[in-house]
Parts: sequence; C-alpha cells; structure tokens
Amino acid sequence: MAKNFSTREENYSQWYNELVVKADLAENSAVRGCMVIKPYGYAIWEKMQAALDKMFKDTGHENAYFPLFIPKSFFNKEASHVEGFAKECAVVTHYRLKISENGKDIVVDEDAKLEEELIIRPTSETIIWDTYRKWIQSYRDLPILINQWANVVRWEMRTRLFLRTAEFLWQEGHTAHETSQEAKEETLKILDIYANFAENWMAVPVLKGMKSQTEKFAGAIDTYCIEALMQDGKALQAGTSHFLGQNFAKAFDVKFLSKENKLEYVWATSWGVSTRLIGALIMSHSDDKGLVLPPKLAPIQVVIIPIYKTDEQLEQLNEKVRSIKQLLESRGISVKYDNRDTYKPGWKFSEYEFKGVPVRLAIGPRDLENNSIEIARRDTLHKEIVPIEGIDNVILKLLDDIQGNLYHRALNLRENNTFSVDTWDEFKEQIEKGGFVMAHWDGTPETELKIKEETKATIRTILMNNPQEEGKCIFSGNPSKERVVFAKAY
RNA sequence: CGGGGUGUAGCGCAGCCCGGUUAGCGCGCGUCGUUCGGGACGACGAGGCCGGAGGUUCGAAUCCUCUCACCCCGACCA
Repeated sequence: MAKNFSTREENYSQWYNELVVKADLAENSAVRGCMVIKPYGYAIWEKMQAALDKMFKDTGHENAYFPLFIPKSFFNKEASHVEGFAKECAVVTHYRLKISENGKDIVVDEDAKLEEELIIRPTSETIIWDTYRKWIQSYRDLPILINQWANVVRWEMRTRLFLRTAEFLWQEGHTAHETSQEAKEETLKILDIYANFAENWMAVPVLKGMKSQTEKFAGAIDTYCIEALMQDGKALQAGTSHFLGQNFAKAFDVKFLSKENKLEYVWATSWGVSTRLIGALIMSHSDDKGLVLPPKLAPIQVVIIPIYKTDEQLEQLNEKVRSIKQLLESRGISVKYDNRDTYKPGWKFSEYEFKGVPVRLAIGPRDLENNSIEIARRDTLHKEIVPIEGIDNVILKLLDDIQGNLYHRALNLRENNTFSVDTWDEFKEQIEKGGFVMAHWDGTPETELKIKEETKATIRTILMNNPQEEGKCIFSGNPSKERVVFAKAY
C-alpha cells in the first residue's frame, strides 16, 4: 500500500496527497471538492476537538448549535462581510424534488421555489448575531461566550484534502461583550489557546500576530492569527481570532443597556480552527516513510506486533501481550495489539510506520525467554530491546520525548528558514526559496498588493510585541517602523 | 472561467496511430499449502456494457461527432 510513495524532495505536493490517501486519513468524494474523512483521520480530529473543547470550557465558553442555513437577506447587512464571502456561497433555492415527465429522472420541482433563498453557512456570524439580538438587553446578559462545532461550506475553485475543501469541519466561537477592552482581551485569550494547542498538542510552533488589513477577515476590525511554516517553506494559517468591534452589533442592531442606563452596541469576537489543522499536522512532521504523529494526538500511541512461527507461540504471546496492554492502558496509553495472521510482521512494521504510530513494540519467542521486548520510535526510527519490567514508565517517557522532539525539530526548521532581508532583490530571491521573510513594509495596502503580484508572497502576520526599528520599505523605500512576516502561503 | 491532460477489473496501467478470434499486465482480492525478528512464495481461482450517447463499417476499446466526469497548472481562498 505504501510502496512507491513519493518523496518530499521529488514532489512535495504529490507526497502530501498520497500520504493523506494512503495513510487512510481521507479521500476524495463523489462531490467535487468535498472529502470523506476516514476513521483514522477522524480519530485525529476527535482528539483535537477534545483538547480544544476542554480549553474553551475551562475559559468559560459553552457549546451551542446554530443552523446550517442562513436567509440570504442576512448577508446584506454587513457590507464587507458580503464582499468577502459572496463569491463562494452555495445557495438553496428549492425544497422539493419530483419525478420528471418521462418518469425516469429526479428533477427539481419548480413549484417548490423558496420565497427567500437560503445560504449554506460559510461562517455563522450573521445568523448568530441575528439571534444574539434577542438574547441581549442589559449588561447583565453579557458576556455571551459561545462556541459551536460545525461544518461550513465555501465553494472553492481549487481544493486539497484537509488544506482547502469545499466543506470543512471547524469550531467557531462567537462572543459578545460590554466593552471594547473586554472583547479585545477575549480575542487574544483565544489566540493564546490556539498557540498553546498548536505547540503543546500538535507540536507545531506558530507565530502569533495580527493580519494586515488586506488579509484580515471580512467584517473584522482586526484579525489575529497563528501562522506555521511547513517543511516545503510555505506558510499555513492555522487559526484565526477576530476582534469584530461593533460591526455585527450595528449590522444586526444588537444593543444593551449599560450600568449607566445608556443604550450601547455590543462588542464582539469570533474565532476558529478547522480540519485544516490536520493538514498542518501532516506537513509539519511527516517524512518519506509516511505520517508522523505527535503522541498527544495519535489515535494509536503504541502498536504491539507479535512475531511467531507456531500457534503455540502465538498463544503464549497473546497471553503475555494481554498483560502488557492492560498495564499500558492503566497508565492512560492507547494501545493496539495487531495479531492478525493475515499479514507478516514486516508488512505490519511498514504499515504502522506509514500511519505514524509513535511507538511500536515487537515481541517474539526470543523475548519471551529473555523477558524483553523490542521498542521502536517513529520519529527517529531508532529501536532497541528493553526489559518488559517497567515498560510502562519507559513508554510514558518515550511518548513525552517524541512529543518534545517533534516540536523541537519543527522549531528548528522554522528558525533555519526565517530570514531578515533589507533589499528588494534579496527579498525576491528569498521568497522564491521559501521560508518566513522578515522585511520592512510601508504599511500601505497598495504596496502589499504589488508585492503579492510580483512575488506571490503575502504578509502572513505582524508579530505580537513586534520590535520597533527604523527601516525602509523593501518595495517602495518609504520609511517603516517595523518588519512584518512575508511568505508564500497555502 | 482560461491552458493542458485522463477516462479500459477494487487500484495503477498497456492496447487505440494502423478497426478483425475469447481485451491484457502489475498490485490487490478468494481458496489451499509452505512461510513469519523489516513489505514472503507456489498452485488454482473470481473479477470488464473499454465514462455515456449517436454515427461510419460486414465488424469499433480502437475512426468521426456530441456529451459527461475527474485530475494538473493559473485567477479566488481558512
């Protein structure tokens, strides 16, 4: 299955596509641009959901669910928001099918045309703010801290599994606050959660910062983001948190009576991460032998493979492994014992390597005699024989090591691929090679656009607490007070 | 929406130019046997409306027309 697998060197994007499909994470569906997330891929998503969901709840958020369909008129209410999404909305116009005249085909029943078309949500700000209006009267109703786990649809021209699909799964948080200050704090609090999750669960180092006005979410005052660097030197936006100001409150007329008995518009935030994170995970750690998963998100942390010739040996191994598996599970480790007789050990080794299982244990008759077991780690492919006694502690430590090693490896990659340049020629040259390029920019959208046109590079982020320094814009030569992060992006 | 390409077994492909017995190959799949510490091997076997519709012809996977679908490269984007 994983033979004849492309290498990153040969063709990075083919490597990625094959990896996703051959590692059983997802596949293309009958509907163009949409994917089927297979059990192994979905298990990763579930682990991500569990960790994030807990973080949201620990910071006072609650889950709720808003509808998939949004009345078209809602989109008229916030002008920049419409501009941002109108081009990629799926629209429901009818609500019934019928058998055609010839009795063979199913056709749309033209009599069942909707009075007002429904838009399949590309994001839920509009329907949520229309709802919040009814929930909010006084400052006592604030804040509202809600998250929803949902699917959204954006009719993309070109799609890639996990990185950009027409339908994707995500969480979207939508909060309402009394003051601008409080909303800004919420925006940054979530940004920290995202960065923390990326670094500590996904083992993916991220830059935290603000989007330029061109790159921000349509409808936001400011968009903050976490930005990661993939192995091919391209940037990937991994999460966004928006300070929406009073834009949606004004568009949907959401006001509250303050303590001073004054009627004021509510302040808002929204924030989200999506199944794209799985793409980031894959591209950050995996190698030419397949997927590499960080232990904290791996559906299977340890796989145990028996090596035997006879049925008796297998039975003895089954017996031994049962106790090892129980021990590991009692320590909170997820373990799979693969004693299928239909595949050989070597085949299984390759299989689990390809699927990125962090730790593999192999045990055979020789080990039974010596009370030992072979332990192999996926990140470095290193293996050794260790005593079974105390294996639980060895593995707990190893999982921890792997998690840390993956993070540091990715961090090294980023550091080795982050450059400061001061001239336009250097800039063009470095952008072509890839990586994050820190350069001075005059702050205007015009310059930003021209740089994009000429190099395909965009401003990925303006770092938080960005050091201030005098400089000249690499493109226009105009004065600049700080460097911003440029890169070619996914 | 532009530019390029591909549709033949579950998957990957050959055959098509130059029409002609029963449409092949590799992987995978099934049964049996031997194997099993890094992707085993043998024997037998199952599996096809050659993307779809029209046409040319005694005869079409192959030639012609039309259609549909998908992939890659651009414009759009989390």
